[in-house]
Amino acid sequence: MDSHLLRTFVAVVRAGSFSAAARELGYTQAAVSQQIASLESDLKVTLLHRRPVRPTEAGARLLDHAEPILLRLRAARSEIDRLGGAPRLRLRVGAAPLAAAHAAGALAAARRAHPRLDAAVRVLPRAGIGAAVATGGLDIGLVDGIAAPTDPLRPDADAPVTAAAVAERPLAVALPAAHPLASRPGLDLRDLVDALWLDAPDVAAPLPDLRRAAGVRDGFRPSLACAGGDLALVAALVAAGHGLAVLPAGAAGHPGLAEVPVRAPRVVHRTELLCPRSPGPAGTAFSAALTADAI
Amino acid sequence: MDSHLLRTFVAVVRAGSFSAAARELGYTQAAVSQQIASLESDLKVTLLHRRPVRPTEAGARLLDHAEPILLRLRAARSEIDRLGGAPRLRLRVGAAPLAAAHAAGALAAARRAHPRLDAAVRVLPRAGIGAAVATGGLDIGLVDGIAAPTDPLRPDADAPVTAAAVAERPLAVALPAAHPLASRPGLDLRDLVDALWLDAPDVAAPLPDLRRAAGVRDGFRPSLACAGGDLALVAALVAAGHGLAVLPAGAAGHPGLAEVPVRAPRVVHRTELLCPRSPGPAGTAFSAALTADAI
DNA sequence: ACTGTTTACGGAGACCGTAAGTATC
DNA sequence: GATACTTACGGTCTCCGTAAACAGT
Repeated sequence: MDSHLLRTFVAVVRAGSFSAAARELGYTQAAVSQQIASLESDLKVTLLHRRPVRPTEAGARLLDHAEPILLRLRAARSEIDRLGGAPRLRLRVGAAPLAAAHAAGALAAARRAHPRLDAAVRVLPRAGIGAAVATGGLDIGLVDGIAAPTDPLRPDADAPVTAAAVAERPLAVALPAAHPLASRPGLDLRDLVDALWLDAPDVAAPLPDLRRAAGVRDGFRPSLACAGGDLALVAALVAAGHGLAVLPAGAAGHPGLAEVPVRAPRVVHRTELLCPRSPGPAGTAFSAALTADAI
Repeated sequence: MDSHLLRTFVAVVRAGSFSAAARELGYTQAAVSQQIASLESDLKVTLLHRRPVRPTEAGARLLDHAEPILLRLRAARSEIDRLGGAPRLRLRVGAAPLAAAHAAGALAAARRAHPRLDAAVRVLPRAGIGAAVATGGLDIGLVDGIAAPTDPLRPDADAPVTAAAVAERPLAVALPAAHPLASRPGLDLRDLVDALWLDAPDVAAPLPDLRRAAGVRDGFRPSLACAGGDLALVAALVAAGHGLAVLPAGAAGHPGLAEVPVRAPRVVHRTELLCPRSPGPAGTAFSAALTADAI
C-alpha cells in the first residue's frame, strides 16, 4: 500500500474517472489503471466500481484513511522544509468569516513585535483551514464553530496542528423582525427543529452542527443554500424571510433583523487558533497575543 | 517520501542502529543505509546523527509524523481486511487496569446477544491500547485517565478510533493512614506539588497528568517507579510510605491506607471506550451496553 | 583491529508508456 | 461505434544484495 498508489486512488475518486486523474497527475490512463489494479490486488478487494467510477464500500473506507495519510505526508514535508530554511518574517493568516475579527488585534501585536513583518489575512471557508495550516499554505488559522462551553471544536481532527481557544460568545438565532418569535427573550434550539433554515455553512452555524447540538437526526431543513457569501448577505437573506440562522450574539446588524439569544441547549460560539507544529517567530507573537486574554 | 522509507527510518531510530534495524526488517545494512540516504536527499536534510545513531532535530520532527502515518496505514489495511472477511464472533477486549472493571457487565451483555461469542479480556498498559484497536489487534479498548469533567481523554490522538465516555468518578489521594494529611476532609492537588509521589503510570494517574492538572511545570517528584503492577501493589507501596498516588475514589482498599477526596482542581477519573471504525457485531453489543448508562 | 556505516556495482523486479484488446454506453 | 478501462509488452529506472572501502571506537 504505497503512498503514491493512495495518491492516485484519491485522485481517481475525486476526478470520477481514470483518464481525468491520469491527466491531472501526469500519467497515462494505462498507468493509473495498473496502479489501481495493484492496490486492489494488494488489498484483495475491489476498491472502485467502473462505469461510472465510484468507490465501493471498501474504497470509501480506504478513502477515509488515505486523505489524512496524504495530508500528514504533506505536513511532514512542509515542516521539515520550514525547519531548514531561514525563519522568514512572513505571516499568512487564514480565517473563517466569523473568526476573522480576532485577527486584527493579534496582527497588530505581531507587527509591533516584528516591524518588518510581511503579513496578509484571507477570509476562507472553515473547511480547508486546518489542512492549509498543516501543509504550510497558511501560517495561522482562525476557525469558529458551535460547541458546548469549554469543549474543543476539532475542525480538522486529522490535521497535525495545535488548537487553542480564543473566545467563546453566546449564540443567537437571527430571524426577521416580523417573525412571531422575534419578541421572545430566549429560544430553545430544539423548538426550532421544524423551522426553515438558511443553509449557509461558511458563515452561520452549519445545520448538521445544529442537529448535533439539539440531539436530533433530522430537522433543521434547509430552505436556501448560500455558499460562501458574507455576514451582510446572510443577514439580508434572513431579514427577507428565506430562513433562520444561528450566529454569535451581536454579529448581525441589519434593518428588519431580530436576534434572540439561544437559551438551550448550552452551546456557545467558539473561536480557535490553529498553529502549525513549529510556528515561526511571527506566528508565535500572533498566537501569544490572542491566547493571552482568551476566555 | 515513500512509506516504506518512513518504516525503515522509524525502525532505525527505535533500534538505535542501522544494522539492528536491517536485521529486524529483513534487509542488509547496506539497503537500510541507502534508504536513509534516499530519504535525506529527498528532504535535503540530515535526519540522523551517526555513531551513535540518534535523530537530528529534523529527524525528530519527521518521527513525530512518521509514526502516526504508519499507524494509520496499518489501520487502513486492517479495516479493509476486516471488511472483506466474514464477521467473526470474536471479541478481544484490552483494558487499562483501572478501566477493566467496566468490562464485566458489558461483556455479559455481549455474550447474551451472541451466545457463541469467543471473548477474551486482557489488562494492558494504557499506552498501546488505541493503536491496537486501530490496527485490529483488539476489538475494543477501555482506557482511563484524569481530565476535567466532560472533557475527552484523547489518549492516542493519532489512532483512528472512536472514543466514547463510559464513566466519570471523583478522584482521591491515596496516602498512608498515619500521614498527617490523612484526616483531612479534602485536598487540593496544588498543595501536594512538593510531596513525594509513586510513579506508577500504568495504574495510578501519571505524574505528568497531575502536573498538567495542577498547572505546574515541575513538582510531583517521583520517589519510586512502579512499571506495570496492579492496584494491590500500588496500594501496598503507598501504605508502606513510598509515596502518594492519585486513584479513583474507592478503588484502593488496603490496611493502613487512607483516601482523601481531591477537591481541587476540578478533575475526575474518566473511563473511555475505544472502538474501531467498523466494530463487529460483538463490539457493537459491547459498546451499546457500556454507553447506554454512561455518565 | 573491530564494529558499523558508506559507496560501488550488478541483477531482479517495479513501473510507466505504447499499443492492442474489451466492455459498456 | 465511440468512449473508457484493461491487458500485453518492452524499455528504463529503482531497489536490494554482494562486496569493498571507510570511519569511529
